[in-house]
Amino acid sequence: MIAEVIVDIAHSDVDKIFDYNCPIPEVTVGSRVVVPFGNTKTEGIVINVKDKSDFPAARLKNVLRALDDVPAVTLEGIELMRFMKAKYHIPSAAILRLFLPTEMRKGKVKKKLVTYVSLNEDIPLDEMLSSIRAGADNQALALKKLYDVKTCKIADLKADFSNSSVNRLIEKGYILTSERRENREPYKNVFAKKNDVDFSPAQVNALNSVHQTDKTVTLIHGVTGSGKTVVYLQLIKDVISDGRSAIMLVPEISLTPQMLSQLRAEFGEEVAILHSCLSAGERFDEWWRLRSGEAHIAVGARSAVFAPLENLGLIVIDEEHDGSYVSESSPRYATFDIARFRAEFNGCKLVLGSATPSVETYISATNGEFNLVKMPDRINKKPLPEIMIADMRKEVRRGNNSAFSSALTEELENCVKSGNQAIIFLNRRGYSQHIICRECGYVARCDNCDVALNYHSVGNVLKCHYCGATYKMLTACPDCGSIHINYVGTGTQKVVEELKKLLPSARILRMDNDTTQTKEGHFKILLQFSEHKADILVGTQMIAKGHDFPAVTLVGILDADMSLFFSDYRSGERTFQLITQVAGRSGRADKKGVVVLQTFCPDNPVLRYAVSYDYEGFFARESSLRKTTSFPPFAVIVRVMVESDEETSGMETLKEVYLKLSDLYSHNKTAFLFFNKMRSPIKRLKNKFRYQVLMRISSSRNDIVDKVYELSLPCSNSKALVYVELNPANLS
DNA sequence: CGCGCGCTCGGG
DNA sequence: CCGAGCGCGCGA
Repeated sequence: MIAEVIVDIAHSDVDKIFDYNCPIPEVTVGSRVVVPFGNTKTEGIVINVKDKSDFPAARLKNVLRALDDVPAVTLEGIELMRFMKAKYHIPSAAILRLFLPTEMRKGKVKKKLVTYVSLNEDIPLDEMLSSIRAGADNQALALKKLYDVKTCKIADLKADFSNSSVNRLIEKGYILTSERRENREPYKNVFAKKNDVDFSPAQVNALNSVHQTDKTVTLIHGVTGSGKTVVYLQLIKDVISDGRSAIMLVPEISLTPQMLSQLRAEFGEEVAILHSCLSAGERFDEWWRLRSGEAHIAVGARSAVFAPLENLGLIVIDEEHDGSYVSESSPRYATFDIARFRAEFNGCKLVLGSATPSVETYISATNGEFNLVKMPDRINKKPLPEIMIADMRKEVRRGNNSAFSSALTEELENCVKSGNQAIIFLNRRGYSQHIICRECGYVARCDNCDVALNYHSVGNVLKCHYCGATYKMLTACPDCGSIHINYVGTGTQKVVEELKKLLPSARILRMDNDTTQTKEGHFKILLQFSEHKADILVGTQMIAKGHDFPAVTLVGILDADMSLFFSDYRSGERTFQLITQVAGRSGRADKKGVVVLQTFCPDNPVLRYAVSYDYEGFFARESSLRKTTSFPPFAVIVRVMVESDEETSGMETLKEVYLKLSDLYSHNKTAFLFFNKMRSPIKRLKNKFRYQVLMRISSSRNDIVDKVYELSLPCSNSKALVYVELNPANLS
């Protein structure tokens, strides 16, 4: 038998199929094997078996051994690898690595063995007890305990009766040890909490719609609190009772114990968690529980879309719009693409859920490509919290230079006085460097692209990240003449200090990257807040999603504009999503909620739509904007990056790339909406020189995008790295 | 990716 | 003439 093997070396030079002679009959498609490679051994995955090789038989080497009893990669996985290779041009080995827990490679983690102890039954208990010398009470007690419980973990026995006593008994041969395999259980302490299931008409409608549609993808567009989770749970229940399996994806940060406890309550041991928070061993065990068919439901963030489940019946992507579903660094992939492939491969449904779907998704949902279900009302018919706009221009004119408007100050006082809680949200997405007039709200924009310009302190200029145009830094606002045109938002720490002065008696918690270095830091702060050990929580992005604080009646959004003018074609969408999401934290239980949104541009249409919760209105405007300006999904933004340690070799490689792409461009001018080479907006990042060729290509010309990959990637060399990004999240 | 081959350069 | 250094291509 001949095995086609992909060796576990993620490098384009060895990104090919190697034939090996395979004397091991157990080896099949998907098996992990060890093979001789060059003058070393390496791990690899068998992607095909056949009778005969085109390669000279004399030069074929043998597969040395198989690494697992069961093929680690499924047949579907192999097909998915081919799909991803064609779509993303990633080396096969890099794709296969996504399918396996990293711990599995080079045998880093083993199945966990736990040592158990039991009495030696060949010796009567009395004899053992009488032979123990007087005073060694622990030994006697340990024997009696073991006589009662028959067997227990050695660690427990040692904890109760001291290490040395137990060791002594083992030496004497009175107690025997044995090893058992055991699964590590993450989130063991998450208690099962069963919810009453009482479907609302909207939920019943959503369930029926998913079941009845002949389309693969369904978008559930439901406002926060409309009860989407209950729908997901029921859908999962349906496929499980049908003997199939399911994947439930949640955004990176919102994998809260809340969602887990609901799944655990419903499905118990059927659920496996795949998440970066888990220890290596836990992840390894959870992965095997899925692969072996012990568990049928995978829950996790982005990478859980690769869960090794067979016979998939459903994939759910909750909070579909969330940025964490797109991988930003190599290997770059979009979770949705993978999920859709798997759904089609398995003939099952893919359900997307969001209160604020991404524009791309909603276009597909309204043009008939996806099935669309709306859940427009909150489950308890409670109104969404009222959003008030605080015009910061007026505050500045009035001489208020603090971070808090008078409206927010007043609401904060009321809120704390009445014993409720408040959240202060700082909008810090990356750091936007736009120029805004603090008196009239004017924002500097590019003449060609209509996106906000970015301020660059080097050279004191304004730059457009989409076309590279450079403008002189303004000294005064061209609209109103004010000189207050540079605006930098305040940090969490400064906000906390101001708050303390404003409300000396309030208990304040801060949550940002500084205060949450550890993974539990997150939960600790959120737990403290939910137990009402503080009145006000101040934080950035990370407090925006997925947490339910019933006592919160006020949300303050400082600098709502910060994300509005981020140099990204999605900045409007991101801002709308953020505001909706943060506002949803207010008034979740029986108390009415209020939101105060502070901005220098109260007339901005995105903000206006957000305060009235008008997604449809926002969408109509945004999608027509994308169409007229040729931004995704009507075009694809392609950026070829060249990164190098040295300036000259970077330049040389850029020239080489540019030459090849120019040729492609000149022969296919109609497919290109924009084409230019330039220095990357941030010339040096992490000590690398960066250059780029930026393009916008008509979305119907995937063939051209493929050509860009094919022409650019081979330009990579030892001095300079070349990679391609599609619709990059930021252009710095 | 990691190795070895072979070419080249420099020192003696 | 020989040894060290690096670039290139191979690996089944």
